[in-house]
Amino acid sequence: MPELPEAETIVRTLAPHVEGRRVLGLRLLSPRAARRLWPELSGRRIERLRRYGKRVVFELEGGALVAHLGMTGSLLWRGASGPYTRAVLLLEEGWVCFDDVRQFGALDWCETPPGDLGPDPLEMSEGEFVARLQSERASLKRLLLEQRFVRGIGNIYADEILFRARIHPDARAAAIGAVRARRLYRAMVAVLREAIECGGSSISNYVDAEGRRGGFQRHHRVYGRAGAPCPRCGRPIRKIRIAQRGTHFCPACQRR
DNA sequence: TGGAATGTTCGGCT
DNA sequence: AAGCCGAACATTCC
Repeated sequence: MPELPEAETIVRTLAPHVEGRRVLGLRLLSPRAARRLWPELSGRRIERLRRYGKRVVFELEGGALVAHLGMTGSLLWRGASGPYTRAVLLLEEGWVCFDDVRQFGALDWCETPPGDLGPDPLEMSEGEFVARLQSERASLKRLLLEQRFVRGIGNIYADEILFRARIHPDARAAAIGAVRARRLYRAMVAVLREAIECGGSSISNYVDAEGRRGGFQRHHRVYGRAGAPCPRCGRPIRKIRIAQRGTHFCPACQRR
């Protein structure tokens, strides 16, 4: 569910409600929802809400509350408490529900903002991206999913990016050459920007902080379209498995 | 009913 | 010794 465009959309829709407000406390409704012991949050001001890769970061006075949304996590402004509400962040005015059906997500507390992942794909230059690719021998699909290589891309957008770049998902990173490496960079930026414009992709659970679904699933060219005609050449989209993830591509447009 | 699902992590193997 | 694979986590849906 939440890859970079979804996390970005959550931040944009939640930030106006929470930035500048003070925290009253955190109610944990599921023990799995918290990754460690917490300091007292009460009275701390939310200075800024931002995205770090796929994660949503509440920058508080004295530390950061990091939301890992896993596969099905959402952050809902003034959300109604339901069976999948795992935690509630209470503010002076209003609250944020952390809902997560599968419980692969969690909240984390960091004294210093997180900085352990690779560069953000929308902040990285084309030159930096091409240079980083050259030292990697893994497949491009695996590499795009690797958060220490670039932060924020998941299974949907990896497939959509590779289709747009017309590169086979199993191609080896270091072997694709400068022309295709630049095409891959431009496809990555274009797909992510368009997905943000559309408010992300809603496959099943994803909604923004106001509970609204995204629209980019209507623009998916390969993801979830196995057997359907390729929008570029009309031949059927194929689904294979790379790095233990379903991988959708057009065998005609994305040759080895 | 089995398998797959937007993700991450860990142990074991090569 | 890095890098890859499979399993595990929890739940729903087809």
